[in-house]
Amino acid sequence: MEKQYNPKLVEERIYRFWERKKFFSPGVSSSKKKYSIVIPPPNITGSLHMGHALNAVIQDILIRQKRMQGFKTVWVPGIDHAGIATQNVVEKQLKKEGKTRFDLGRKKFIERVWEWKKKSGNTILEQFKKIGVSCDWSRTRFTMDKEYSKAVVLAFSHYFKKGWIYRDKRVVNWCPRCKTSLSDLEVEYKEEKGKLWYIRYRFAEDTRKFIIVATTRPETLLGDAAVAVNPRDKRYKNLIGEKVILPVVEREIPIIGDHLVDPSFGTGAVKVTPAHDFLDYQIAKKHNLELIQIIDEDGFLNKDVPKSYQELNPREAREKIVQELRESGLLEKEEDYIHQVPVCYRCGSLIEPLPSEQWFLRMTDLAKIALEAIKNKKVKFYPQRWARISSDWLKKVRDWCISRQIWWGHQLPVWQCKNKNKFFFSDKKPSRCPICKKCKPSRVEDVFDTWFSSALWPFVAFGWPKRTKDFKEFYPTDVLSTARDIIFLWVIRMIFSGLEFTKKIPFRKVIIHATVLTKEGKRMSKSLGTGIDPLLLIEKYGADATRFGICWQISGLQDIRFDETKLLAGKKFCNKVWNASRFVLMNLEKKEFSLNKPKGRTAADKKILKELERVIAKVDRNISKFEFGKALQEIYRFFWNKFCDIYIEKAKKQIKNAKTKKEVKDTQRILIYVLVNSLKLLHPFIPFITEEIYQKLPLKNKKALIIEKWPKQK
RNA sequence: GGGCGUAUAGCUCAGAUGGUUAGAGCGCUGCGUUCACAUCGCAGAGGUCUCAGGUUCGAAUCCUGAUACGCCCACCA
Repeated sequence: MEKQYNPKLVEERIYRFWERKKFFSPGVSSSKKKYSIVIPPPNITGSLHMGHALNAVIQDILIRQKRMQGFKTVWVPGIDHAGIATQNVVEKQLKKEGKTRFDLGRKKFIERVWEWKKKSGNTILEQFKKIGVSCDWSRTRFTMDKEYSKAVVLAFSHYFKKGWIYRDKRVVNWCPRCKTSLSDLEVEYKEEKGKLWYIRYRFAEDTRKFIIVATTRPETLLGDAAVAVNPRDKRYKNLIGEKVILPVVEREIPIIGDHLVDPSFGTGAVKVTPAHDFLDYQIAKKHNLELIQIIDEDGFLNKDVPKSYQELNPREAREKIVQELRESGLLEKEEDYIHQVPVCYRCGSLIEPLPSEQWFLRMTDLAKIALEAIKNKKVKFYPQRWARISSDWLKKVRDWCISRQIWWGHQLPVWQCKNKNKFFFSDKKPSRCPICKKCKPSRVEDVFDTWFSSALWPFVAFGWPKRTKDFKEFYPTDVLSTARDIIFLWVIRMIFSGLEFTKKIPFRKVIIHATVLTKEGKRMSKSLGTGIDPLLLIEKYGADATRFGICWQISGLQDIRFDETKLLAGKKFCNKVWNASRFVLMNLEKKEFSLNKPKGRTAADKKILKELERVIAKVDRNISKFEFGKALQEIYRFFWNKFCDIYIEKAKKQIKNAKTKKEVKDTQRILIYVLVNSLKLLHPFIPFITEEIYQKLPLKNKKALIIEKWPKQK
């Protein structure tokens, strides 16, 4: 053995050894006890970041421990097609060639995405291997592969038949860059310094009088349908029913009363732009106001505004309109105002709320069953508080807009009769229209929200809708580990999808792990340049040390301010383990040892054996509570302080002063026994080095540490 | 506007059910290399546990309030 541990000489070889021997397959156990996990499928466009690394380590620790405990384990990996994200990547490539997706057309564009997928789609999975995850790669799934797509269609048809799918024209979040609608959860808010403009709307009857409204978006005034006040507002109550003149366009609009108006904001009177604001849309519906769309899907003002405003973007229109108001004396005042502007979570462009025909999934019943499962603890959250937060969200959830106007994804299996303008479901191209029996129906162009397919992941990953052997054996899964930012987007939707389609919860426990922040407490993000690439860390410290360092920092609910010195500690620890093993090896004669528990002759022997018992118990307890940092720290302390510092030093003397050969052998037996058991406890945390050492030890019936028996407490 | 989380050594964090000198890693200081490991060993310095009240024989730990930082949700235009 070398004097120093060198991960570069070990990791790749050991990983290949595990793969070759198929140790990641459930086949290594014939037990009836099952343990399964599905990986949160990373985006196909992604590359490994700290969040992935942390999550991978958590799941790998669990799977490895259960595997050693004799469970029939499987950890299913996969990748998500990530509709918008992927489409954006390929569109950017096209842009370099001076083309847009529309130049290629839908069919060619999708081919192009598949090409891209073929080339770089598996990068992230290869990166996962570098940290040593023991996924069963033979079961890798992709959310767009053939079988998966069938499952998506089936899921949709199920909802469709239940009457939970409907089409509606609503104001939706629209990204003019991606040219698609987004769900509420896909919108992010960015703080922006803006202005609050106070605008005079003159009365039709007496143009010397006016009512003042405050707005942050004066340009939308071109689409105003009313001015609204709170009917309980004494200042304005008696004005309800009056008519005012919309500035610039000189159109007459009514003053209406609605409780949704907050009298304490601005002047208490608001302009109502039904087509470009969610609240206004609601008000307009109640009052039967006209929907005047002034901004188009490409984000520019359309033909329904005065000529001089046509084809401006909203920002330009805003400046122009403020200028015009100022000149005509209709601008009362302007104030600085900091507000949250909505942006697309994929491309960062400003979201433009606008009316659009979209497909929705009714949430009423689905929310109910999910709520029930959480309430009855069929699904348990760790930390617990996420259960309540999830329930609160479900109680208020709105119907899910499941259609997107992009091309990359599962196209809706819905067709339109041209004659009767009706829609129907069909899983293949209909030869004849079932409605009018005449026309050639055309397929709806929209694709599903990516999360619609991800919501089916835990059971489709095992073969659903087919009742495969895997599905019967491994579903429901035991644990789902993920980040908190996709609880609503993904976790909850898996819960109700699982219940709806399989009548079972998809996982018994949900681990919401800490978020990895920079040392300064900032979010790690690629765009801010604050991320740390785990692959570089692996390069620098080795995979085990990286896992050690990450794991050491996981505890309780605390977010992690990433501390690289912990990886250094991990590297040192690996070296310590290496050298302690080297010492033990050097002191053994060339014979085979059994792993039966020795009795121990001296007080030191007995003490270390007892301490080992104790640490086994602690590690078991902490892993079962998902307290991975604590578990690791317990072994660390035992191994370094108790075993190396105290026992090995004692053992040197015991060997030196031994009176008989048996006494020497007794000490050797303790050394190797404690060492092997330590390696077992350490294996889920630092798998490579422990396997490498194990392979060097002279043991009877030796196979591989990864499938060795987990130490049992007495 | 509502909700949640965190505040302990220079840095990153542990400190169930309140109880003797508050711990770890990294860093720092001193000494030590034929004896597994200098990626090491031994010894050591370093904390009014954010602040203010309260409960208690006793509080880092429980209660109330304040402050700071961070996160989530929301139709304040």
